[in-house]
Order: sequence, then C-alpha cells, then structure tokens
Amino acid sequence: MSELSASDLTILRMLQDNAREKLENIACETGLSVATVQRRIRSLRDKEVIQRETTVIQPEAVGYTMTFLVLVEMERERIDQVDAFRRRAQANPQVQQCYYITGEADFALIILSKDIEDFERLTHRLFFEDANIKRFRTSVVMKRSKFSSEVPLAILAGAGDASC
Amino acid sequence: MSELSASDLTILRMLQDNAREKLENIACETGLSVATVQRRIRSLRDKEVIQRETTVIQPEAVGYTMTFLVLVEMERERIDQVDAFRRRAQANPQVQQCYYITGEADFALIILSKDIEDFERLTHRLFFEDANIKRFRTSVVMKRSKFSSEVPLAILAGAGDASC
DNA sequence: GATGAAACCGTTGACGC
DNA sequence: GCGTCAACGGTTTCATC
Repeated sequence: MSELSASDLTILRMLQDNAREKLENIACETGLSVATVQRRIRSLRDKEVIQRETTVIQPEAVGYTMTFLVLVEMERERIDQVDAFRRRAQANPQVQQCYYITGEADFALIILSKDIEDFERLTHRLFFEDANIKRFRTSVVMKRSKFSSEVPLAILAGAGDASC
Repeated sequence: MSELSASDLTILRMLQDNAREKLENIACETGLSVATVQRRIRSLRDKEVIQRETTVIQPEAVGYTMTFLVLVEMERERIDQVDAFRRRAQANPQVQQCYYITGEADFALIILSKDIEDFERLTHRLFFEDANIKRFRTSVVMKRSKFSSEVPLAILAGAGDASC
C-alpha cells in the first residue's frame, strides 16, 4: 500500500464530508488542477482507499425505529463455527454492524428493528436456532450519535491560495 | 413525516448502494422519468430522509489499524452528566460511534486508533480525567464487518420494464 | 507517464405546459 | 403535477511535453 500525500488526505476529508463536493472546490483547496484531482480520486478508488460512495438514510424514515446492541457469547470458539455465525449475522440486512471481539463476549452486533416483535423474531432466527450460541445480552439503544463511520483525517495546511 | 412510496424506497435502495447511481438507471428501474426521479431525490433530501451523501474510507489506508468497543459505566446517571459525556465523546474524531444504552453499561463506543499507545492516550483523556466515569471495559475488535450503516429497504416488484 | 484542452455525458435548475 | 431545454459539473479521450 503506497503512502498518501497531504493533498490526498485533503481530498478524502472533503469527499467524506460530502461525496458530491465539487472538483473545482477540491482543486482550489489543494492547489491542484481539476484534472489532477480527478485522477487522484480515481486512483484512490482503484486502490480501495475509497471503499464506496453511499447515501446515509435516516432509519426512522423507513420504519426502523429501534436500535439494539447485542453481545453474543458462543459455546465453542472454533474458527469454523465463529465464521459460520458471522456469515449468518452479516447476511441479515437488519444487522447493521458485526464486530468479532476479545473479552467477555465474542461478537457485538448493532441491530435495527421496526418494533419489539420484529426484534424478537430476529433473535429467534439468529440466536435461539443456533446451538453454538451460549447466551446473548441485549441493550436497547436510547440515543445513537455518529451513526455513519467517519475516519479522522488530519487537516493539513494546504497549498491552496486565498481564492478558495 | 409523510409516507414513502414504493418508488421512493427503490430510489433510496439504489442510492444507498451507490451514491453516484445514474438517474437514468433509477428512472428505468422505477418506471419514472429522469426529471421525476430528480424531484423525488430533492424531496427526500429536503425531508432529511436522505441525511447525507458520503465517501466510505478504509481506516487502515489512513493509519487507523485498530478498532475497539468500549462499554462505559457512569457513577451517577444524571441527565446533565450523561449529556456532557456524550458531547465529549462525540467531539472526538476517533470516536466513530456513540450509543447511549440500557443495561449493565451506559454507553457503548466504537473507537479507532493508530496503535495501542494512541488508544491509551485517548482513554486517559476521555475516561480517566472524568470523575463521573465509574469504569470502562475495552474489547479489541479482531474483525469488523458491515462497517457502513445500511438500512434494510424492501425490494419491491418495480413497475420498470425489461429494458433496464 | 503526467499534464492540460476539449469533446462528451450526466445533473441541475428554470421555464412552460 | 409533468417534460423540455440550457447551463453547469464530471468524465473520458487525445495531443503534448
């Protein structure tokens, strides 16, 4: 993986803030030409530094009013069993995030649900029907902040001039 | 909040998958005209069903090689103290997500770090210097999946014809 | 092989229906 | 509400260094 330049970081920071940021603004901020900015972005996409460009939707607007954090403990921590559970969890569209972790629990899941019944059905499918799940602990999320994943990027003194 | 139509959900699903999806493709899929699709998207943005359009960056590419899940317990659960901690946590760019939860812990945080020292410095600033933090439990994330937050959207039989 | 100019395609906003 | 059109921004190609 090749190193990223200061202007690459500026490009990433601006695009993370707004995927539709005008190339001209980025060019001005970095001191590069529009064509160069475009080539850098293409390169960042090709290198998969930029993984995707997505639209963040308010879950409540489409009926998902509840969020849960579920800590899952497995009976046996065999690699194939762990992988099998992760695949099942990931495959479920209501499982927003899936972390395989050290400590008391083996997995932490962030789960969206329309209501309590919806969540209960999901736990049955995901946990009760899996003999390898020892137990799971559910926390209701009362407030979530910073739902979308933003990577901290250093704000470097750009070479751009005052015309920005 | 007004109800969303089937074509609105299709628009959201396609934009969530790719923020740069061509309006023509969405028009074809939904059976709407390009102009109508554009007006719907504008309306969804205005209603804040669409919260933002962002670029997902691979954290490892910019030096953030470690992810942690931290469960935080507070000494006193007074609303002003809870809010104060949430604001401090959110303000830190390495805190990717912040959930105020029910159960054994009061907060669950997803934190990015460059290395262990970086994480330790962060815990000092965030937890040890706050008299209202009773304790915190750290889990190292060995593998994260589904890092970006995708809301499940029903795939409805569209009115679009076979020319898509 | 990096750069800038230019042609081409998609998006946006204004207008008229 | 709907499509049309002109202006703008993004993308690709090509010539040049």
